[in-house]
Amino acid sequence: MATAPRTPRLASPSRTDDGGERRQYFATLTRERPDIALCRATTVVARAIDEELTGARLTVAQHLVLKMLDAVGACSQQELSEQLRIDRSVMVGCIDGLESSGLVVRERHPRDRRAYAVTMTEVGSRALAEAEAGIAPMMDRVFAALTAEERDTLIRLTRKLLAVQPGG
Amino acid sequence: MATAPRTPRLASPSRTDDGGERRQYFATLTRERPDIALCRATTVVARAIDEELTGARLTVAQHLVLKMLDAVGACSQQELSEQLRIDRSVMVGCIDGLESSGLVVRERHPRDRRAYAVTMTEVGSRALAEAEAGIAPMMDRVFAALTAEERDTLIRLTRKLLAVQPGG
DNA sequence: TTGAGAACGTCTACGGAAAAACAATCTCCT
DNA sequence: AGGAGATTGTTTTTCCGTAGACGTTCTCAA
Repeated sequence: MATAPRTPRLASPSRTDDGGERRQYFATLTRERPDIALCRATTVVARAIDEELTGARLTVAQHLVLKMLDAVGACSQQELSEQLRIDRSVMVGCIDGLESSGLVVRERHPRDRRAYAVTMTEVGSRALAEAEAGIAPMMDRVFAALTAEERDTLIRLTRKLLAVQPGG
Repeated sequence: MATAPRTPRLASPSRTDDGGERRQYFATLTRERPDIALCRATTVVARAIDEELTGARLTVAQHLVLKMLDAVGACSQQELSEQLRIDRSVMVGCIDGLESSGLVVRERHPRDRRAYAVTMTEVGSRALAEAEAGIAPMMDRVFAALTAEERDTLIRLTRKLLAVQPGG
């Protein structure tokens, strides 16, 4: 799959000599374009996490929902959407899955009949504890290229980028 | 659009007191989950760039293609795909757009009739120069939350994450 | 009390990226 | 020379996230 190409592909028919830059241009690009580096790094991380999650019963979004419910108590879907940065329309299916698995229930809010009070069940609480136990090792694998200090730095910088948004 | 909510939404019907954590949970989350922080930061950056590019004649991908052609000379679509981390099937439409605008031409490779030799035209060269002039100011605006040094650090860390991939 | 406007949850439509399938062509091995 | 397998570009399909519209319900003001 990741085999190195056996032969040089294209002998620069229209410009100067090749010089090896051709097959390492990505390095040049990411050196001067932080946006591209950030975007591509996210793709790599997301792909690695998806791979780690093959066969898992919880998606990343569902895990985050349980995590937030555990931290702050029952929430409306709106609150979950805002804090987890997941669109409302996506949150619907996310909660659907959790509810059909019995990990949460949609109770009606006593004072606002528009909103639900998404509440974690005992089953959900146990599922969260189980999933949570696997997170730290997974992060260690996914971010293995970074030292603990570098990981903290990355968190600090990304949070700084996020702080420009309201509620960041 | 980004108006602050006027009233507390849900008075924690099933757990302990609220305590303000409810409306700032995102900060807590990103503090311990580098993957989420990275992913959400990318979304913010991508959105900011999309906003900057309203009315632009070049997409980000098309700009990168021109940039690479300028740096290394004529390329096959495969080479562009690999180095820019853009899927082959996406590259097709990307080059289609550039070609219909006259910025590149698809010449046949002399020794491999499967591949094209995507070549930048004079018009493309001028379009690249024009677009390139706007990049630095745009990056300054998009990454305004970071100092130049922090930006370099971010690049270094993301490149380290990317280095685990072949060809990174 | 009544009406205008906003918020919540839901559904649908659109667009962009990844995966799979395909024809044409190339490479390598015998 | 010939045939199996890989590679290039393309099309098609699928999936995910976003945006928009909608009904219900709430809030606020008259």
